[in-house]
Amino acid sequence: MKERDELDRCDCNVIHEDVVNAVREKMPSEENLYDLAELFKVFGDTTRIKILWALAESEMCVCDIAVLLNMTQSAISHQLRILRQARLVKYRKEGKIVYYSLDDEHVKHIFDQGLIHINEKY
Amino acid sequence: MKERDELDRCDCNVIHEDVVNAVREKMPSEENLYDLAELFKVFGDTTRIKILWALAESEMCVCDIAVLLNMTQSAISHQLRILRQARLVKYRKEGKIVYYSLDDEHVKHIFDQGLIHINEKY
DNA sequence: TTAACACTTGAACGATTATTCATATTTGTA
DNA sequence: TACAAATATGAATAATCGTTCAAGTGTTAA
Repeated sequence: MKERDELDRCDCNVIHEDVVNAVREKMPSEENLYDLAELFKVFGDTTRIKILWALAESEMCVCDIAVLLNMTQSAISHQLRILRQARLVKYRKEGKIVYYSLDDEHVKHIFDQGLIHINEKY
Repeated sequence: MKERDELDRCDCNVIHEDVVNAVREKMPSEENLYDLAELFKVFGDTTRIKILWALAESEMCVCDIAVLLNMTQSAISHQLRILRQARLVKYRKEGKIVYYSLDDEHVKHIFDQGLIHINEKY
């Protein structure tokens, strides 16, 4: 049974079984919730937030970003890989130089929602 | 000098100094960027995402959440503390039982923006 | 007042992660 | 061809983080 399975792990009694069942039915798939957490995890680092914010302002090469943030080029490059994998940034090559920019407008919208929350509370 | 400071850390030459300076002027304060990253960090965990999603559906007590997510009540309680500190959830006590709910509507809006990004790309 | 229950909390452990360092790759140039 | 510049990458290290375990509150009920 489903219920018995859960009681193995949970060290307390079900208090509102009806609520639990109702919520369970409306929960998105495990995969969707995982993807969502993975996306926000990418936003959950100061360096990456700074990079995204900078790219929201202007296309920049790796070296520019490193100078702007006062960090090594290697550190920036590692973070850009993560941002690329999350499809948050895209790049174009021009000779030796690689220019990065935001992949879409979603980044700004996600920022906006985050800022609304931060600024509303004292 | 500002410039010399940065070159100490960055192991490459400034390529587009004008771009760097323009972006630097528009960057929000270090504190704002830090707060934003901290907020998204809270969203960057599957357990917390599940809790928030559940609470978006209905007010629930700690035990209910533990049963729903098939986790120990202690693990849930630890995560609820983080969500409380981020002002994402609030609670009310009724005897022994503590009921948690979303602190405001921002959570749903942040979810929505995240989902838009995930669902648009294949 | 004793016991049971709902929940919280602190310490410990294992896993994940950001940065550094050294090295590799690619491209332009002498 | 050899070299320097811009970027990428793999391994190592230190720090952070989620869960577990054990012990602690606080509340209800016997």
